[in-house]
Amino acid sequence: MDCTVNDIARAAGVSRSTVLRALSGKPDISPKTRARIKALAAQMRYRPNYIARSLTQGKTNLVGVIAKPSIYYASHSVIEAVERGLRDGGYSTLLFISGNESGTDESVVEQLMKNRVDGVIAVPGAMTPPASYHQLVEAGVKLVTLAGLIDDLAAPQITGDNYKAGRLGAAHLIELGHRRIAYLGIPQISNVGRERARGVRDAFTEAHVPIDERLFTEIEFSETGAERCAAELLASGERPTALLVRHDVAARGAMRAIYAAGLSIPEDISIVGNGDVVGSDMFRVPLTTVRFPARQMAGFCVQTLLDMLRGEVIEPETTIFDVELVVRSSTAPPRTA
Amino acid sequence: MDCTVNDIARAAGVSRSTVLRALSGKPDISPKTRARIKALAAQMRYRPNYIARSLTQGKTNLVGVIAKPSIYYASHSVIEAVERGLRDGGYSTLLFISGNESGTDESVVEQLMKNRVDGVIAVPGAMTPPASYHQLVEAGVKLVTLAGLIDDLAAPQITGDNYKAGRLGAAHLIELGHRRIAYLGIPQISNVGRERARGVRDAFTEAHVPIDERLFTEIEFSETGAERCAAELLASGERPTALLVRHDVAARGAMRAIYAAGLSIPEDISIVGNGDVVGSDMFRVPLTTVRFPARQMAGFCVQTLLDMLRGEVIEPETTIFDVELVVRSSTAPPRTA
DNA sequence: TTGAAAGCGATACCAT
DNA sequence: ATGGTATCGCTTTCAA
Repeated sequence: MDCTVNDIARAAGVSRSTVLRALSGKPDISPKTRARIKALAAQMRYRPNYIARSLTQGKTNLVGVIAKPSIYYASHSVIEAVERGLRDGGYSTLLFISGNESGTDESVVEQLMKNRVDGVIAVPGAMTPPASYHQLVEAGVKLVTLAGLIDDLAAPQITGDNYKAGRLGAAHLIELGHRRIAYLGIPQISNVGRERARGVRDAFTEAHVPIDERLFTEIEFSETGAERCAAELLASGERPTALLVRHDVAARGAMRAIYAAGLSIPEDISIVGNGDVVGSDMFRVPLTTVRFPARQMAGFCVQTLLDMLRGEVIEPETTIFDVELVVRSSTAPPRTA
Repeated sequence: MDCTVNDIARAAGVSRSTVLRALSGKPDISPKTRARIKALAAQMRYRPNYIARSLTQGKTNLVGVIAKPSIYYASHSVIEAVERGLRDGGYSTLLFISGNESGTDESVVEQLMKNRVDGVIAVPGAMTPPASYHQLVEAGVKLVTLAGLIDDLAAPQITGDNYKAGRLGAAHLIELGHRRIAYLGIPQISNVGRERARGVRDAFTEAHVPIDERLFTEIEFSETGAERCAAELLASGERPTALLVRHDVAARGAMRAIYAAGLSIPEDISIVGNGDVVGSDMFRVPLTTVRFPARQMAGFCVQTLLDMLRGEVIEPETTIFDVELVVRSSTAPPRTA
């Protein structure tokens, strides 16, 4: 069905080598034959078989991208930026979306290695088992992580300042006068979750606000998960006056629970998100959130990987991007204050 | 760096063939040698090279997915569903995101063919040039389109009922008493754009509402594009009392323009979206929209492709999924009524 | 039950 | 300037 160099060689009455020279633009060939063969190749609709090429070159020009389901701040717009950057750099994107089901990351990494990808960009989640990623590095696959940190990984890692994010959100609420603040956070088995929580706790401690551990929860990463958790929190005896939510989209889920409970934002309850996702300024109530420079992070991540792929030796350092508080309408002083 | 069958054969003191038989679970091998070789392979961390395998089998187990930038209703959650379905079916996803820049689709298709993908799922946009897709089909690549129609394409196509979508939205506004309705639509060079517009016009005609062609616009597919267009419309002399927008996310952009103009929804102006994207119930004002069953469409699309890949002969028919109006708070009778 | 050899399509190197 | 040949890792077919 497809036409190969052999077909062209036969049709042109020359050897494979000659065809190759003509097509690859190498020297040592007469302009005449080159032109003739090029024309012939175009006419026969020749398309180099990248698979075969990969085999000889030991290089597939494939980069695996392991992303999270839609809700991450490193979600579609990030995938978009990554894909675009990789394509411009001459690579194709082999995409895998790995949720929270256990075993997915392992099998995805396995799949990537069997496909002999040259590099990998991974967005690790709170539940991501580190083992597979260490394995990738050991196998010599160039790896850069984005928006998540895997401990002791010998690879460049790009992330936002999660400590500051936690701190900023909490400090903002405290400053408004809130004392009963619920934290719907990232599980602390992950580095990101720990940093976030640490920032929150530090803000509380410095302001001498006691921490009610019952309000310090960890939620799964889904809009509905946040909705459920918020609903429980609201139904419980002493209702918090503010919610600090791990992510804007999760905050949207929490908003649903708040409205379902007949409460209003920010009059009855304040809410702070994380990520400053596209559209969170147009949420039911414009969301106060912490902005992570997602596109820049994605761009930097791709550039780093492309550099590594180009053979440059990049130190496996963690790059932390600064974050900033974006105050909108979902936060206000508590009723009592 | 990687271990091959040859390495194992050498280490085990047997031939390549034997190793292969052991690993591929074929008969004609003594249980003892099989066990021995399997253990050895595991120990040596053998991973079959899919690239090499593809070359011999003439089958890459790769499916190209051509998607649109983040805003489409066939966006991340759809990519997610598609990737998952393909993975479960034994295929890996080669992702390309093709925006409106001319030439992208062509080069993407070219890229896919060079990578010898077994199949393609394409989400065509209004600007997608049909030629490349016809070429794919001719080259024998299995193709299914999703959420968009390419004329005269010999491939199964999955789409929502765009005629009905246009009709439903327009009829709803007319019923509320609106007469000056602006249409921020999909360009009619595409089938989808034509169908949508036809539905809208039919609704107007049947209700004997005259159509003001100056309000019948075509917008590019972006949130900011919609914002700009809405801003112009609002600044013009006779302001429309309602907006019919091509997509929920574009509607969100339009909302920005409306608020920037100091107007309120739905008191000053009603707005209808399309897609019922996740979160449009939590927009600044919960959005009235037309729901497209995006996940089901994606699932059906993947199943169809997998069937074709399995060798089944599927008729190149267009499957149209039903849509429904979801009335929320962004629409109300006009002020004057 | 096991081994040997040809080939997939492209590349690199050596020979002419 | 052009042709020949080995090779990449695996699969398939045929021979022992």
